[in-house]
Amino acid sequence: MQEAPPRRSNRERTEATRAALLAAARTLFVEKSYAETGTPEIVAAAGVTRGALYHHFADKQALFAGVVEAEAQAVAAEIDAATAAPLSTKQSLLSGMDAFFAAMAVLGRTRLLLLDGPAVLGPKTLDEIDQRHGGRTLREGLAAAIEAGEMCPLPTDALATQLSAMSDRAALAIEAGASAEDHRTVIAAVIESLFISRT
Amino acid sequence: MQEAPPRRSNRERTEATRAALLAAARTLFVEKSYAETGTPEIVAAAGVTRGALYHHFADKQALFAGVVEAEAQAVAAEIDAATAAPLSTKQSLLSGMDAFFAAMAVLGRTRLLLLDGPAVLGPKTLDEIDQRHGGRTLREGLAAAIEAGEMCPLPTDALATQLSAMSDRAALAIEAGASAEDHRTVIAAVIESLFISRT
DNA sequence: TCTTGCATGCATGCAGCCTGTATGTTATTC
DNA sequence: GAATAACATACAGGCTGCATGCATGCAAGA
Repeated sequence: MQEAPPRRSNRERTEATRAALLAAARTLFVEKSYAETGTPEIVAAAGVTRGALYHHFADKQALFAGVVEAEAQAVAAEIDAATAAPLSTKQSLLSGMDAFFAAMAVLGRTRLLLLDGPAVLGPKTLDEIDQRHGGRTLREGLAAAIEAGEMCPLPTDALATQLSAMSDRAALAIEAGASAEDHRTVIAAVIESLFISRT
Repeated sequence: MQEAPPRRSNRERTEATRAALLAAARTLFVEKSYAETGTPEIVAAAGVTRGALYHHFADKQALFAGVVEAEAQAVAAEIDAATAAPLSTKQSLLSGMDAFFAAMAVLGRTRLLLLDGPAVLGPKTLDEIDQRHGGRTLREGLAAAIEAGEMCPLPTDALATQLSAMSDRAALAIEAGASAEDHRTVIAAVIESLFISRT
């Protein structure tokens, strides 16, 4: 009984090992952290050797970037799904925020995207990753709302950055045990106050 | 001509080496990063040996914690100075924000306090450090303002956390080249809107 | 279709570096 | 002068990145 050689094509092999490495790395980077996870441990969990790792990724940091990129894409997809329905700008913002909180509640996402991500890859790179996956949506929505006169005229880029910052910190605080409802209330109040009150 | 042995007391020696280590470490942690700075490099810059380092600090992370603590204290002191004058709550918030931006403009503070700090020490530890150095001021001010009926009644802790998050992200964005004025405008608008408008 | 040359995927071993500790030595302090 | 603190040095273990070597898949021509 010899193990039948799987006879996989090169494409299949590459895809399989890359996926195994990304999955194993994600698990370990979350359980411990980027710094405290060694490549020997990762490849052991993935069932490959370090040679395979360094064949597919330039270095440990590139592997981490792959993990972060996938995670950012998943979060963006959940938000897009929640804001796809034709809602008012305000409702869209609130729905997007809730979807963001739900997405960030997945184990490890705060560490990957909000702690280790910025420190390891730099805020610049991480911003680019975010922008690549529908991070534009927020800014464009705000710009449209301001253009339409629904919102106070404020610098769009700064406003988008600040709303994003609030959501990020709320996700961290919630994971640390803070009241999700309280943070939702505060952010909702800020959003509410930015819209021009039609008296 | 022999170098006269300085005949320093133990207290002086300890203080001098600790200061030299903290200063050298700060410089290098800022130029490069925590992860990419090795202890051999630090002790060389400080003019001591690794033995001295591990005598005064439990490990590299403890040394980093010392650097961060000093930096947080310096920032808190600048903010306290700016908000010492008896101002209205709103004016105090705005002055504190400006003082925070000015303090965070010092080279390396964003990296130490906002990037490497949370990743290396954990957000929990960093929060404790912040709270230890007048981080309470903000929350207490907000609570008083709400109590006095000047501000919308919102969860105090969450509100303080969110205002802090906005300031932090603004500091990062400004260092990355964003318009300081735009971010100041946005945060000021949010603060303004939180106060009950006396019509 | 077969085979032959090449590229791709991967395994292994090595060199260099870094961290933390243990042990030894010198300078203070009591 | 004994004990303790401050430091120096040496060592063990581990990790990263690379270079080399091998085997398999692939492509092109006879």
